[in-house]
Amino acid sequence: MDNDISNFDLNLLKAFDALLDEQSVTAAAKRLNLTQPAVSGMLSRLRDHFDDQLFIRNQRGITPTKRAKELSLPIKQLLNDAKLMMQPVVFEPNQSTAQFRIAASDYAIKTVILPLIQLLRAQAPHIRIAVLDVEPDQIYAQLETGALDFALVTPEQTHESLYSQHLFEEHYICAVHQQHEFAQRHQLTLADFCTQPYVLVSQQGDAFQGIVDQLLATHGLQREVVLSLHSFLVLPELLASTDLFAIMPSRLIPQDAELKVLDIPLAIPTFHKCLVWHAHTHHHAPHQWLRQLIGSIYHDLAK
DNA sequence: CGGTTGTGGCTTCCCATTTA
DNA sequence: TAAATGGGAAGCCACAACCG
Repeated sequence: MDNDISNFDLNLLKAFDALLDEQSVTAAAKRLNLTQPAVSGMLSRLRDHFDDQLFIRNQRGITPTKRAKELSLPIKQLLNDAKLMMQPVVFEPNQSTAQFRIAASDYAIKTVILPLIQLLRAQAPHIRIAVLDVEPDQIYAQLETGALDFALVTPEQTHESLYSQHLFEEHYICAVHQQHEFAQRHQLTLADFCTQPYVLVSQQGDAFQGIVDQLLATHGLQREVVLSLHSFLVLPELLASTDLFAIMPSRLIPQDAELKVLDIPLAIPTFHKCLVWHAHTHHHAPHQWLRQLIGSIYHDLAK
């Protein structure tokens, strides 16, 4: 008996199973879509491997030996398991207890994770989401090692070998408390904007200049930034309770906020948000389902 | 050095025939 | 009547030789 599975043709197990069921080499061959000699040859190899006659020839076909009867159950089980393994994985969101790790900025938490959680509570209440900080230099390694499942980033932060799905394009607006004297005006000049105190959100947290200041400089202008934050979290509340202005992504303005949105007389570039993931999760059913769900948040809104 | 091609050995198949 | 066997064909794979 050869114990080395690397030298064993697993197709022989299918032949064994057919021989056992049909108790005839000819009938087994018909079932396997092979010729009788081919199945006879397979039986010969099975006999060599198991060091047993397995099937004894009789008047009307073949009779399994004691050893063949012992092997029948484990081989049937093995073939059944293999059959199940080959079937496409059916993912049932409402039963799933899957866990996903997503890297997201506080902006992405507000714009993507928040609506995502609302959908998950209705469709997949047992799925768990862990939101982690975005570390742009580490994203590829984190996705490759499985430390992250997804990252919500801008196209500039992704890696060419990662899969990417575009979610939406975002533009900047200027926001101020709705009782501010400027909030009543219809038209504001660039000079008007430069006379106001600003709060700026910067990833560094201690920067008082950003893309807006660079654009103002090209017009020979500058503004006064009196507060620099590293997070958008308290920005709406801050604007509603002070005289500060902020230039911020449009999706961060709450519906019920006491804020006035003003047009900016300055061409600030828009930015894009996308979902990225690694190839090793690309065909994984739960990942596919969650990607489709995240994609639907903005795809459905665009309809 | 890497890619392509030719060759030989091995395995598995089928057809024809023999054997139980 | 059905299984086993012999001979030949086809396909696959490893390896060596060749080429750019």
